[in-house]
Amino acid sequence: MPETPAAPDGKRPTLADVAARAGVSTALVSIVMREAKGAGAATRERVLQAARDIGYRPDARARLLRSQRSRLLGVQFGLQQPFHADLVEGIYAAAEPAGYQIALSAVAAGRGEQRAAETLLADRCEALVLLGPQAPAARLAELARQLPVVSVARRLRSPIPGLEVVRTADDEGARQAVDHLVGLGHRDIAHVDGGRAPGAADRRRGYRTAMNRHGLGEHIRVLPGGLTEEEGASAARGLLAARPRPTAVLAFNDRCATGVLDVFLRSGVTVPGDISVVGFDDSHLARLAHIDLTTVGQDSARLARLAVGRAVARLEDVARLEGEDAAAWEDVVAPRLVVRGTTGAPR
Amino acid sequence: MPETPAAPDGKRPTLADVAARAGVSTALVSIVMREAKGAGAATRERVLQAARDIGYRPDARARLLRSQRSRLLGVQFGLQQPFHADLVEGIYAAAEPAGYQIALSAVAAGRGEQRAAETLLADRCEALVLLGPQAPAARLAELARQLPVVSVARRLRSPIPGLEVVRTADDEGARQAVDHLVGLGHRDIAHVDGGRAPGAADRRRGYRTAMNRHGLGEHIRVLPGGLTEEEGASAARGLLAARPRPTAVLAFNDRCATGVLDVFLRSGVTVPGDISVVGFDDSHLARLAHIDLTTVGQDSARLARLAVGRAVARLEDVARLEGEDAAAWEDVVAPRLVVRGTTGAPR
DNA sequence: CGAGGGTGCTAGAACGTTCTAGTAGCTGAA
DNA sequence: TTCAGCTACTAGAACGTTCTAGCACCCTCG
Repeated sequence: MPETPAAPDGKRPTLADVAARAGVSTALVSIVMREAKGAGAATRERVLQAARDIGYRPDARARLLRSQRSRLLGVQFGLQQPFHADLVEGIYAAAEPAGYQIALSAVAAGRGEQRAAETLLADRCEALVLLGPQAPAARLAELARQLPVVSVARRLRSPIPGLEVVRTADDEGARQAVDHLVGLGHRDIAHVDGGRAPGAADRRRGYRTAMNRHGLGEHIRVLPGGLTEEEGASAARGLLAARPRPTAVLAFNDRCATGVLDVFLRSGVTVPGDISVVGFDDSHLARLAHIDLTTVGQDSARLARLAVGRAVARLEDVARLEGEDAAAWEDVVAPRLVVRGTTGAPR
Repeated sequence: MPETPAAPDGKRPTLADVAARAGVSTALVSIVMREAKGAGAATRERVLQAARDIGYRPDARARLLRSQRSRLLGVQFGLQQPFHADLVEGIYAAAEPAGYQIALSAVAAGRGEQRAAETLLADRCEALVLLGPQAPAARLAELARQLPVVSVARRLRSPIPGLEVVRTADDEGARQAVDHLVGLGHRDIAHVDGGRAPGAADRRRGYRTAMNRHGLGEHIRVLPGGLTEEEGASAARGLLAARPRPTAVLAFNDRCATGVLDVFLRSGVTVPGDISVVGFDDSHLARLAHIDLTTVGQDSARLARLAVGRAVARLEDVARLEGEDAAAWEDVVAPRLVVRGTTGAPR
């Protein structure tokens, strides 16, 4: 039977309540709760017991209010984006050992990025980690003027003071995919792109460059796509109608590739027999046995770790404020191709 | 060019800074910022201008600390569950007009429900909304003793004081699906279930009851499934091997149904020609043109609205603390069948 | 025996708000 | 004139923590 929370007057118990029960000062209770040094072993135990007895729980807001440092990292993410979920998971894991807490703020239908960032600022976060932000660079610059900001998976043309970037080498990923396909014997390789989505431009460029390098410039074919299954499917329908049909397709991401696959299957086009398909992200989707998608993997755990690392470094290491190494404003993580069952030699 | 945030000493501006600049007291600035009455029009404008000038932004923590009411709703959700994303979206939308803020806490790989709930409590939420909680009833009861708790999409065998439930009538949903299929002429209808997932037991029961009611008891066939594509796929492989093959399948949810569909397509079994498939949830997935899944829709917006409504009612309406209508501890929302392209008459 | 340096603890002032109880000035009625 | 009742405003005390001093004690060393 769990003990009754037992605040005498129905209010939530405070430091003072614990102090009174243990017969010590509030300051000492604070010391014990923070696991700071400066309390004797016996007293420490007595205080902890008292806290347990009355069901005391430190008030995070009051704590943050008082301490100069809030040790709070604000994370803005897209509620409907599975890849962001992976990143957030990694961020939780990375922030904890560094002694930071996470405040989440979602970007959703009726809730834009502006709004999401506002609430994080109001919550007194020390730094912001933005996942795939779509806001204009000027807006990011404005934020970066107020506190350290790390942008994940969104590339920026030029450095912005106070803003750092962590991203995957998207062009390199596209290159790996093309190399793989060419290695299998493919020549007519199409790309279903991601439009204006973060990373799309780089992947497009990487595809083009790689094709040219293999002397396949005349086979370059970019179809407008997007980040959802729907958009992949509609692009795939276009591909089926095209003559000659490509023998391989590189899709913008895994969801897009799934849409492509689905249309192919329904039309009796076998994969990889008739056409090979490559995705991007290595999300859970791709790993499912029945999809078994060859894809370019983004290392979400690594991206998360780097993002948190950068934010923390900016906060802790005051020295950097002066040295500010201009070259080190972005981390570019290498992608790695994961070969599964949707690619093979052309017939 | 946006104005410089311009805190003279590099710290974030406070009420006092605004007050000094506008030549009034901090209390008056507070009044203006809260849009409370008690300030003249001219002064109000002057204060607002001063606030804009120095880039003042109210400190949410300090505000919550002082005011007795925090007007903060804690929401615990599964980071990897798309349906929860829909619910959170609805919750944001419902909380705003009621004048409540949302604090998110994710359940993820290294972060259990216990942990997620702890941080919400520490953040001083006034009430908790738990999305599909898996914690044992005893744990929920313990939470409910401390503050109002609403459980969404998790049914409870018996009422727990302080805990309310908002859920879909899962059994009714399964019934609708079976009725639809029987109406089309199907008799041999299998069910790929969700194991111990929230709602799975009810859907199983609804399926069994409906089959019996149609005199199809001998055709009842429940295959162990789960909430992911993977599990749906593996159940589907089992179905293909079975003799006689069923002419229709009701899957636990849309993801599961997608897995079933995929295996069928790969094996040359046409849908709905050879076999009809029905999902559950009406998630984004089901609506995609190329999947076009007949499914039992859960009204996430409505569930969200009800959950927030209950939480708010508990907080605002003190009278209820006494009247406590025992009959009204749960809201059951009717599902509605959405007929799309994966169901048809059996051959 | 006194100086120096730990420990273990406490009083009281922050932190940035909101809230309570005012005060001052004006208007209008008795 | 006086007083009641408004409106516009302010001083100062909360809120629940952490932080800065500093006190009292016990060692150890010269």
